[in-house]
Amino acid sequence: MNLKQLASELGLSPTTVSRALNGYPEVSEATRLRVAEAARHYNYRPNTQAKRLATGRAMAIGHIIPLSTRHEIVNPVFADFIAGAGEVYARAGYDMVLTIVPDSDEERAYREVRSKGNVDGIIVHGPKVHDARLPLLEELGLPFVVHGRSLGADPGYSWVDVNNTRAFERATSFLLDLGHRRIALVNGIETMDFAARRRHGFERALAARGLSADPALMVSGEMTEAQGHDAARDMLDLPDPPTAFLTASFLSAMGVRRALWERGMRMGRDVSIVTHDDELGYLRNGFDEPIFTATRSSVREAGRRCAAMLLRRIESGASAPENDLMEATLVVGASTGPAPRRSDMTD
Amino acid sequence: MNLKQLASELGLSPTTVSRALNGYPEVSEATRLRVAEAARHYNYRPNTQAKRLATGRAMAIGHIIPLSTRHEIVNPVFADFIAGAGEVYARAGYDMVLTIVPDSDEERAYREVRSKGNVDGIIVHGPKVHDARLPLLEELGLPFVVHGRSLGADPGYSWVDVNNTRAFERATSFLLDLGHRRIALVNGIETMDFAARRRHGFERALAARGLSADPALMVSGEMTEAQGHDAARDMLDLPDPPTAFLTASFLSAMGVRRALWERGMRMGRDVSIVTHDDELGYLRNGFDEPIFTATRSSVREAGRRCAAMLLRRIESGASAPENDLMEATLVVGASTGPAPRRSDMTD
DNA sequence: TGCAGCATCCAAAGCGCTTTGACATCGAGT
DNA sequence: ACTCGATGTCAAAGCGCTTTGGATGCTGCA
Repeated sequence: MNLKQLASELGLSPTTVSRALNGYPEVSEATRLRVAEAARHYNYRPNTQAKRLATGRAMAIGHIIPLSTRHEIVNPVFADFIAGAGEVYARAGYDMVLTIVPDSDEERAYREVRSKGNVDGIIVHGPKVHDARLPLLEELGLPFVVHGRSLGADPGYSWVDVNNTRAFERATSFLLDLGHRRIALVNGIETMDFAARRRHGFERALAARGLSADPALMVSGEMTEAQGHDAARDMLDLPDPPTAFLTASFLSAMGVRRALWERGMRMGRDVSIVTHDDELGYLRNGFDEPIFTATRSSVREAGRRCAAMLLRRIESGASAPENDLMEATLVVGASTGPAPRRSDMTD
Repeated sequence: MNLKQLASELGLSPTTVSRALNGYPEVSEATRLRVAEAARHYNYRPNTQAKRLATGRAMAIGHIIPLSTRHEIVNPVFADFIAGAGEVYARAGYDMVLTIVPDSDEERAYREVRSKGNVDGIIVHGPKVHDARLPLLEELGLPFVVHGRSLGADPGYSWVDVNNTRAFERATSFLLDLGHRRIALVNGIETMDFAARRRHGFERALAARGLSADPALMVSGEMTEAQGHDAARDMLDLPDPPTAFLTASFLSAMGVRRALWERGMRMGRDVSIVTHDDELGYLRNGFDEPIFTATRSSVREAGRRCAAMLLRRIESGASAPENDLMEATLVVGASTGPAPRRSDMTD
């Protein structure tokens, strides 16, 4: 059933039917109702392609997911982010089109998306420090919103981000307040903007107390359980081991916990852990009481906000950049406690 | 730059240019080269919407992701699956459009996708036992391939699935061979087809040795770390606790491991664990030696195969269903060992 | 009564592509 | 010399919608 058929069925012109369905004023309320009724009855749905061609609007948002050719890892936060964004698109009648792109030919992918014209805007995932995609997108003139930011990039773009610097600064201060002085940072890959900021926050909090970060207590890498485990295992073997760990993800924190167990140490007493928690559906940080003390920020909510911001910009034609800085909350769980005094260690 | 402009630039008709670019035979090799050259030079890219309208093909595949309203969990295997499918689509020039649908109005979503006509086919995710979507899709006449199967559904559909029954049957036999008799099953939600089959495999292996499953040793639920932990904690408190666990995911297995640690038991000696491993990028089961003995099957590969099968069917117009049953491999890691004899428990 | 003004509706022209059917041109076959 | 089949090209008709620019009939007011 297409528009022409529906129209002839109703004894009306396609023009009128189209207008009735799209809420234009130049159609009487009576016929509008009649049309709506018939549309429902015949289960009429305008053909998307035709609509798109006629209006010039794709009614779709692109998500370009970089797939690192070196790491061979799909970012696990991705699924939750998409779920959040998807909600918003569904309500607004937009489609979500995904493109998985090996980071080797990202530029080609963006240019192609642009010239094929099958999306009205895109969400940029996983921005790096000095990310080359931002100037490219600016040049292409396609509306976009970045999930995250890019240190060193011209700041004239729109983004939604967690205040990573502040989150890790607060987490570090929290540990310092508990008396910890040897604090390890198990970070994400520091070419990624979020990881770089977290490190800044960490170092800033230390500096504020006249301390400086010990390079032996900082690692940067893929945020997996194995990473957390291996890092903790090595660091705990140092002559002057850390009494606390700051990790970038729930999985890393679980890895650190395993390393503690392996040497019979108790989390929260012998060694403290604070992690960042993206509140992923399948990686809940406990229920009543959090397992880990954490800086918490919902990645799904970030997805919603990114999507909403992009749609707003597209529909209003806005050009002035918009920003949304989400503060993480610091929730205290069972993984932190006062730094053990030397004497505690031996009793 | 659109087709008409390009054509006039070349002094040719749109017809000829279109044919040249799409590899039709009725155009001389000379002009074909000339056109290709000009297209490259002007960076011409045919407008997707127009092409779609003209050809009646959307050049896009839909993925409808059910979002359980009760569990509020996005299936974590999803990201890897998508990455695999995305590879295939990219090579074939198809888009991937995602729709996240609360399971409350799935039917509406499928009908809408059908009548909007913005995809040429869809991939069905997370089939349940007696899944109502399959007859619906059959009725709608939209090509589809299921990732998984549906027990009790009319078998005339196409699917790609892991042999879950066989995998869990083998894993159970493996534990039985090691002398284990009290084996626990920490399963996924058993309304999901894959979980139902795994349970069948488990029970079948026991039955083959004249044993039967103890209901107290079987749980079914969301496959999270907490689930594994809580199940193991409770079961190990039973008067006749299990000596081995069979879990449905890497995360569940990690939870079981935590419960072991908490009571000072050693994995692989006091209690054995076998898990299913979907080979997710961010949940690697060790590197040189697997952490857990596991039935292993790549979900990303499944994504590739689903996508390839669907494209093949769409382009060939095939109607006879196609199936692909992937066998999981049983890899032995450090989490399994012979069942402790009673005396072992006390020395 | 005549006419401006409004409320409704419609015909037709796109949107940018593919594809059908026709039309030149030319060399080969008779 | 004439026909015929390739070969290469094009004009024009869609695909299913939106949107512009009228038409038509009716109301209200001078």
